[in-house]
Amino acid sequence: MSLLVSLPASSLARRNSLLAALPVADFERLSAHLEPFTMPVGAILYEPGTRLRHAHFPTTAVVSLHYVLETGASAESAGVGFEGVVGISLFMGGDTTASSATVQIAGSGYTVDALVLRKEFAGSGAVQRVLLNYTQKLIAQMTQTAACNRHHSVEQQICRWLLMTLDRVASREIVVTQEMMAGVLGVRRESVTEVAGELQRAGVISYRRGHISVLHREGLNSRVCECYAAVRHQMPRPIPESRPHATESLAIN
Amino acid sequence: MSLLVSLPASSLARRNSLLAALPVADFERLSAHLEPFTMPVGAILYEPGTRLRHAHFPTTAVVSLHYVLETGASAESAGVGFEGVVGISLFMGGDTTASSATVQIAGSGYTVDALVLRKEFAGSGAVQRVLLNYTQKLIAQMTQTAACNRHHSVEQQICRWLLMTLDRVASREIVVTQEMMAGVLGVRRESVTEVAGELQRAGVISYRRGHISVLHREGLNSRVCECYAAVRHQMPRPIPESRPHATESLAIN
DNA sequence: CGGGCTATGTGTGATACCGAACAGAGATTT
DNA sequence: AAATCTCTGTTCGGTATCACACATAGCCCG
Repeated sequence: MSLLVSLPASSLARRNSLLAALPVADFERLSAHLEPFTMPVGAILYEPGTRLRHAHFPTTAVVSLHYVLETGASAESAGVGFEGVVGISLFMGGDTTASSATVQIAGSGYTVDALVLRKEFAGSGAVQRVLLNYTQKLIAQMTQTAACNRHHSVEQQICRWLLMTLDRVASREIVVTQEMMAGVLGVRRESVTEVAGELQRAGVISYRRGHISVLHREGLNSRVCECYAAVRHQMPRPIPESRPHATESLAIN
Repeated sequence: MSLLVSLPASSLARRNSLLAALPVADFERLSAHLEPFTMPVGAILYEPGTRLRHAHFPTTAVVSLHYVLETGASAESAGVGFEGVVGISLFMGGDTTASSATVQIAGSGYTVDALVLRKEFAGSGAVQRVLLNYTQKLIAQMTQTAACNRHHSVEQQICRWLLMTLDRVASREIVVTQEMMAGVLGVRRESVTEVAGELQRAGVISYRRGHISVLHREGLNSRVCECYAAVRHQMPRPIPESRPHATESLAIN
């Protein structure tokens, strides 16, 4: 960790797994075009119909890809954190999408211009391999989420979302309101309140306005559905927590 | 139509939209490796954990991509017909997937060896463009399906599935049992029976064991959710019906 | 420090969907 | 033609989730 600080700033970009997976030469070429960004909760990275001008490689931010229905209801198809990139349609072909991407957890990352990324994608086999490989994992995550939506309870889904988010934020506190969680999962806010209350009573989490702390990760593990483990297998090793607890390090499988 | 018959057999492969979208040179090169196949209902094109050895380009068959949960319950993430290809993970990177692909509607198509497809993908910009562009559409379809799963009624989903399948089979009769539909949509068979009964009473469809005939396409249109139209926009023009009806040709938006 | 905004808590029906069990009807085989 | 299998019809009760409505409480900001 202390090593990172002494390296050039752009090396922080390697906290994004995709950028980290690039061969040195490719990374160096690309890093000249990386712009650091920080995004507040709720920021919209893209909306349906708009033309994408940038791709975003999160490091600490977490972004939600979701589809908004005519009624205003929505459902997340996948989340993107340090393990991925937002804006795959840039290199996949279309330059617009039907879904939206909004910031779920405030944080930072790196932005790259659409044209630059397209060029890199076309010009380097390694860049292409890394990006396509990620896209494949994203698809798997979407499939899993769809099945989970259909068959699992709200409690299970909330546990899954908490665990997946934990793995992306390197902390045991998540800054999110119950209302936002409801929106992401496509359920009623009241359902979230109810489940959150139960989890708190059980000592698994504790929360206050807009903040959820996971006290007992194992408690989430025992309530979550299979979907978490399935998606987790394809993720890079989660960022270690800043202050690990004995119970939690055991909890990881 | 009559023209097609007089062309070399492999030209029938162009009934698959992706193959049809290839430049002549690429198609000719690839078509040397295309093997015709016919698949019965229920045939498994791939299962989780198995290594893919072929990609499948359907022409008249329809394949369902779905995820099977531990309980045996499943949910479709997308369907693939003449507009697509089964086995995208071949060129996307991993050579296995977590989901399954099974034949929903019996029919034919063309198979190509995994290695050949990978080589073509790497060697031709056009092949790559066509395949990635399709993958992008597939992702959009998955996202839509996830949202639909979450928010729309069983009736709406059944109507969506019928319409999407109609667009892929070039006929107004679909050979499928209610039990299969239930499996695909991840709902109970009884729910399908109930909806099917209502639709039949309303004169929209008529069915007998394992066969559903759509009598009034407009009836489906009026019951379906927005998700059908959204996915439809990204599809190539549906195969025209063999015997079009006045009401139906008007019904298409 | 008090006003106002936003997040959370709680209750009361309504209902869509589920789970299981079983009867009848249509196909297919012998 | 009988036996068998599979698909479809129907019932019952149970429950998770929804839709709406309103009370309370934490937080921010002037």
